[in-house]
Amino acid sequence: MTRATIKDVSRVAGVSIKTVSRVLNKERYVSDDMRQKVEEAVARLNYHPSLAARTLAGRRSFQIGLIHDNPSPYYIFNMQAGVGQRCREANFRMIIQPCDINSPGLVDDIGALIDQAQLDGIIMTPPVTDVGTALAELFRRKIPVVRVQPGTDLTATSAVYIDNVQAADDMTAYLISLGHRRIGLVTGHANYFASGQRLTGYRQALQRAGIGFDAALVFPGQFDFQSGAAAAEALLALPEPPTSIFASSDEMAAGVLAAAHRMGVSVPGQLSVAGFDDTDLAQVVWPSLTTIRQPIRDLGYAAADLLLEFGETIERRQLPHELIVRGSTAPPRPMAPGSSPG
Amino acid sequence: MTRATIKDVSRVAGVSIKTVSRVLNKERYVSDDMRQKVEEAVARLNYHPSLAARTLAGRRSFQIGLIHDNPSPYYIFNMQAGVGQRCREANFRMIIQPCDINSPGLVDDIGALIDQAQLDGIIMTPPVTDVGTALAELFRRKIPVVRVQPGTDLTATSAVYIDNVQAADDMTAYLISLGHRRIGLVTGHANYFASGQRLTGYRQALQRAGIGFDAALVFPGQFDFQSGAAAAEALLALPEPPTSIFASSDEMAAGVLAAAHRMGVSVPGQLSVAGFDDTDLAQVVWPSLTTIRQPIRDLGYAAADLLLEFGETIERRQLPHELIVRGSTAPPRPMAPGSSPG
DNA sequence: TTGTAGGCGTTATCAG
DNA sequence: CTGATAACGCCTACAA
Repeated sequence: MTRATIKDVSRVAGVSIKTVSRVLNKERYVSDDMRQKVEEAVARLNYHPSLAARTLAGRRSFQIGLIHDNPSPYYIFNMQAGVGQRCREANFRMIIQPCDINSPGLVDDIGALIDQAQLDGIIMTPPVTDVGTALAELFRRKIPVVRVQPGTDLTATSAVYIDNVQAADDMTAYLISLGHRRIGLVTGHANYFASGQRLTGYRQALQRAGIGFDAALVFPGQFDFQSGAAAAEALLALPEPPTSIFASSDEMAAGVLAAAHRMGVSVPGQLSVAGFDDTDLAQVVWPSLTTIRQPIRDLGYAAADLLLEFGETIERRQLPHELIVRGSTAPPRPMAPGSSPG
Repeated sequence: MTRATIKDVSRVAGVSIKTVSRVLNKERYVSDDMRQKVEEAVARLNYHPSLAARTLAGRRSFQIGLIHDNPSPYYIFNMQAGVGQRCREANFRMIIQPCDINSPGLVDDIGALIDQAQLDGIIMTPPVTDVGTALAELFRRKIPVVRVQPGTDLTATSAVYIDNVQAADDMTAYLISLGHRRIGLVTGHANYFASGQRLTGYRQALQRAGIGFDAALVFPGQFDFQSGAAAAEALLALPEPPTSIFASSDEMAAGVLAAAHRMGVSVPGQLSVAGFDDTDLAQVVWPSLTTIRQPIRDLGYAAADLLLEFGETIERRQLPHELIVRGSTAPPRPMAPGSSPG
């Protein structure tokens, strides 16, 4: 019992191979009569066309690649879920390719992937999106590319993104509206342009509110729990500690919470903590964390849509973000600007 | 500038196509002289063989499938990382196929995947591992299968697993050694055999310690945060609440922690909480949670090894688990059996 | 140890 | 609208 081929189908249906192919590929110029015969035969034989043969003979492979160098399981999972869903609907296959942006073999790896699998398109997530040599390789091969949240060469490829500057501005403005004047910021990993964008939004909101920027309140993080905790320890040990800390990711926000707890600082009584949800993590484990919700899965949908519908055409799509206030929204007790919490 | 083919390589190297093929496939009977010429040509042309052509002409596709219906990002991420790593080393491609075990199309979807991509093998994770109809389809196609933590038909396919019974026993015994006599258990989702196995281990340890089993202390969960919190609320509201709660997953343990906190029960002063780490989540966000560490990534390595090295041969491999006590290990203050915490 | 012929299952081209 | 036939790039058999 070997697999059914297009030949078997044509025999059973009593038509030529080419006609079967036409039906399969939804080409025009097929009579309903023929179409029906073919469809019956396909169903009866439980026939599935060989992707390998299709790829070899045709111009398309029905496969796209998702290239990432991102250590966050939640990010990757949601990205895959979004892109994968669209691929399934379009009868495409998604090939996952993790990579290492510091590896000297990066460009070769990407080239090999495209060559071997004859990919029809590529989706990239930060920070690979901003590696010039990798981008150059893709351009050389003239393969359609959609980048998620690219930081550089914004007009070079199709892209999907949210407005990080505005999102960080929103959160900062919200904290200011609660009465905060000294707001700490834990920035993200330097590899990610989003980190700088969020810093910009933070400064922007401060300036609009007439609050001076204090570099001492900005602490570098790496997007992970540890660095969030370290940042909070440093910030809370300042002579004039912040009354609120805005972490550029939720894992760091969790670190801030843990450190505050360890140091006996009550949240939100003495300290308000805010995060930036790349990951849906807050929904799962910190249901009370106020956060910017960035719809990673939606970014995946949008990226796949751009790739599958528009192909070579360069297209751009911005998605909305949401400021989500979860759990207690009670502001910390009001305090005079510059005073430290009790 | 079109892609290089094997023909181009043979021309540049000045040898026959077949000789190139031999070198590429590491066959014997090639002189070093030829080999070197070919390798040079390959490098110079930056040649990568077409997977489609290889698959079509040969017997193998160099692709394996990873089939899962599992909502845990951390589990999936680590599984993919493990399997993906091995695939890369062996020059195989990994195709991810999420599925829905309740979908009527499940069997057809799996069949279509195997047919279309001509997969060389399949790795499955729970709970798809235990869907009889899906397994039957795989057997019918005689495709090599490795299952991770299968609950049924244990000898039907290759498999990798940890001893869930022993792991739960270890944790329960540890809690008993701290002085606990009333230990709550939050079980896992009924779809997963591991849930039942962990219950068995729990009962086993109780019995060995001469502690009677109290069904009121066992509460059903779904492996997620919400059900962990709900379980803790119910357990802590008992007339004689437990002094310790063992949750069958770390997400549920987090829920337990959150509920305890909300109810004003101090941890670990009045309540010890333990988890079961399917997900590495504890490492990231609850560095102080005591947990059973289950090496998901290692399970991925082992599963891929079995598939790639042994193929059709049925092979079984058990991996060790670890009881990890993180953060404060101070036992809750000792109390008479049956007494409730202050 | 090396080379030649044929075919894998599909799509593209070009006649009917 | 439908049908022959030649690719597609590689591997398997067989021959030298």
